[in-house]
Amino acid sequence: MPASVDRTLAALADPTRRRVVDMLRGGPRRAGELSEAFHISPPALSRHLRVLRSTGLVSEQRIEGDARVRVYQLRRERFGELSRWLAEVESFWTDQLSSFRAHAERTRGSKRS
Amino acid sequence: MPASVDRTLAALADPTRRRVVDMLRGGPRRAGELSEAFHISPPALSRHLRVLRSTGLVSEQRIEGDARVRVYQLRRERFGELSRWLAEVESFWTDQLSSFRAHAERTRGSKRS
DNA sequence: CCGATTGTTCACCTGATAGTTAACTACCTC
DNA sequence: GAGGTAGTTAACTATCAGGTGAACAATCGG
Repeated sequence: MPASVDRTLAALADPTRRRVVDMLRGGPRRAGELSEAFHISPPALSRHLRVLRSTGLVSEQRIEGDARVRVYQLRRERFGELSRWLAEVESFWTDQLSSFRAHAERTRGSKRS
Repeated sequence: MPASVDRTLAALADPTRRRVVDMLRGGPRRAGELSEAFHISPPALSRHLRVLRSTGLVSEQRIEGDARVRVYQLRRERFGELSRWLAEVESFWTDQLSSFRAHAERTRGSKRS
């Protein structure tokens, strides 16, 4: 399991951050929009965004026209890595060898290998 | 986002539990085997297994021949649900409409909708 | 400039959680 | 049934993460 997947799962462990991700699925959002939508204080949200950014799940962008505003959007890479790890786990059921091993373990009683 | 995905991610947030999952990919294991492998006390591991079980990520089985032993193995459902949620998130990049929205948001400057 | 806006960093508090040892339950073995 | 084994529950501790309000930095607008 890649270390980045560990960090990704840790980042997604928090409900607020998951809601941020879900909301960003609708397109980029400003920091303020998010803290408003979740009834959470700006500092709290700012730290969540920091975590998401440092994990690579979102990216921050300044916009033209107002340098105060920061817009966040989803980044693809980490989700892809997590997907691949999940697919590996799920191969437990689809992979012939894994299935065989599992069945063997399941039926051979208490003997250790 | 289904509530069960929330609980799944929370369960996978802990590094020890992720290692348990990775280890169970090799087939069912006894509780003792796991606590030994991770150099963790049996009580600590027992609680992790409890969490994984209550979340539905693993199942417990008694074996024939020795009623003291409990064997744990991965269950499929929660991983599937998580997979589906992830696929939804990733549709952000593959879905035409999402891509369009994202691009529109990205290029329209500071205007709120 | 001066006040309002946007967002972050700081200092602090509180609640949750993972780890430990000790005690308990259930079971096997002799 | 006495002793050992497998595992869980209980009680406690300590660390950590998330929430808040206050102060700060940068920018916009009159």
